[in-house]
Amino acid sequence: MDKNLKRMATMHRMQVKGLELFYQNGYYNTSVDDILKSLSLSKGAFYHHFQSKEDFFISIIQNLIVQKVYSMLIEPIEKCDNPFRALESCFDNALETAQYNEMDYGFILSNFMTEFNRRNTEISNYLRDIYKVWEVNLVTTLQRAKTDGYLERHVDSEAVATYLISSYIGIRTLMVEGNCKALRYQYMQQLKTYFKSIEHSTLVS
Amino acid sequence: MDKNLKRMATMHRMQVKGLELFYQNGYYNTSVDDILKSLSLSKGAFYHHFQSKEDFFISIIQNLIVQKVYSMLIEPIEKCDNPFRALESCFDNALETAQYNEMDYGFILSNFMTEFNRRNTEISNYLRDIYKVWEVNLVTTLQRAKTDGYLERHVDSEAVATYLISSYIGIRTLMVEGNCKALRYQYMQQLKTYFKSIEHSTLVS
DNA sequence: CTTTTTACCGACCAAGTGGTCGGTGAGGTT
DNA sequence: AACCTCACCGACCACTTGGTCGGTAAAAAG
Repeated sequence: MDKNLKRMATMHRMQVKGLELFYQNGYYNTSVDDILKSLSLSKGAFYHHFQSKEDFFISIIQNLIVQKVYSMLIEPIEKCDNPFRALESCFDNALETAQYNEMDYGFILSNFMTEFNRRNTEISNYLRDIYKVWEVNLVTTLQRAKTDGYLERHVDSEAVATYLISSYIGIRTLMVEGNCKALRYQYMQQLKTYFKSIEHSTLVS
Repeated sequence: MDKNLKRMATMHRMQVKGLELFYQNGYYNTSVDDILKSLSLSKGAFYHHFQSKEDFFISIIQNLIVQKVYSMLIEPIEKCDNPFRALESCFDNALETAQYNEMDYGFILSNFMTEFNRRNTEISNYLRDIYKVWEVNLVTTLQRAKTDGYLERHVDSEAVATYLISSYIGIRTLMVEGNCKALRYQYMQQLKTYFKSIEHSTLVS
C-alpha cells in the first residue's frame, strides 16, 4: 500500500523533471540519462516504471501538459461574464507568466507540436487533441458570446478562434527571443483593436 | 578554375539536401551521415568543405534561408501601391504555397527559432537577424502607409507588425496539422477584418 | 519467520553520433 | 614529364544513445 505511494511519487518526480528538460532542450536533444542524472536515479528505475522514452513522454503529456493548458488557457475563460474581457485577461495573464519566467522556452504545446510534426504520429495526435479541446472551447465561448449579445452575429466563430490561437502561438514564439515586455504590450494592444472590430457595437462603451 | 565550380556545386548540393532534411526532421534529429547517405557522399567530402555540423548549418542559413524569407515575405510587399492589399496577397500567397506543398513542415524560420532557442546562441542570432529584417520591413511599410494616407495615424506600426508576424507564425504552425484549406480561409478572413479596423476609414470602399 | 512482491541498481549492449586522418587520383601548373 | 593542388574517400575514434537484464534489499503477505 505504501509502495504504491512511493511508486507514484517517483514516477511523478521523473515526469516533472522530464518535462522540464524536454521543454528546455527538446525531446530529441534530451537523453533519458540526462533526466536520470539530475535526479540521481538509475536506468533500472526508469525502465521499471516506463516502457520506453516515448511511453514516458506520453505519460507526461497526459499528466502534466494537459493540465497546464487547461489551467492557463481553458478554465480561465469558461466562467466569464463579458467574454472579450475574459479572453483579454486570460491571454494577458498567460503572457505575464511567460514574461516573468526566467526559464521561458515558449508555448509548451506549440513547441512540442512543431518538434513532433510528422516525425511521431502518436505523440502528435495526443498534442493535437489538447489543441482541439482548446479550440472547441474558444468556439463555444464565442458562440455563447453571440447569444449573449456580445459578439456580432455575422462573425465566423471558428475563424476568430483560429486567428486567436494563431496569434497566441506566434507571440509566445517571439517572446522567447527577448523584449517580452514590449511584445506583450504590443500584442495586447492589437488584440483589443481586433476585438473592437468584431464586438457588438451597441454594447461598446 | 573548373575546380572552384565543382567545389561550389558540391557545397550547394549538400546545403540544399541538408536544409531539406533539417527542415523535415529537425537539426538535432538529423545526422550528418543521413545527409551524406542520401547524396552518396562521404564524411571526408563533408568535413573538407565545412568545419562542423554547426558551421554547415550557418552556411545554410546565410545562403538559403535568408533568400527564402526574402522572396516569400519581404520583397512582395516592398513594391506596393495599397499596402494592405499587398500584405494580404503576400500572406495569402505564402499560405497557398504551404497548402499545396505536400512536404510542408511549417514556417522554416520559426521552426528553427524554436529548436535553437537558448540552446545555440550563435545560430539563434543568425535566425533572429532574419526575423528582425522582416519586422523592420513591415514597420517601414506601415509607416509609409501612414504618410500615404492608407493607415490611421494614431496606430502603433510596431505593434501592428508584431501582431502580423505573430499570427503568421501561428497559422503556419497550425497548418502542418492538416486542414490547411479551412485554416487559410479563416486566417485570411480575420486578417482582413483586422485590417479594416486600422485602415484609414475615408479611403475604405 | 518465511516467502513473495517490487522499487531500484548499474554493468552491459548494439547502434548510432560528430569528427579525424592518411590516403587516392584527376586536373591544372611549370 | 614532373609536380602539386584539392575534391573526395572510408576506416577509425571516443562518446552517447535507448534499452536489457541479472541482481539486491526492503517492505508486504502468508
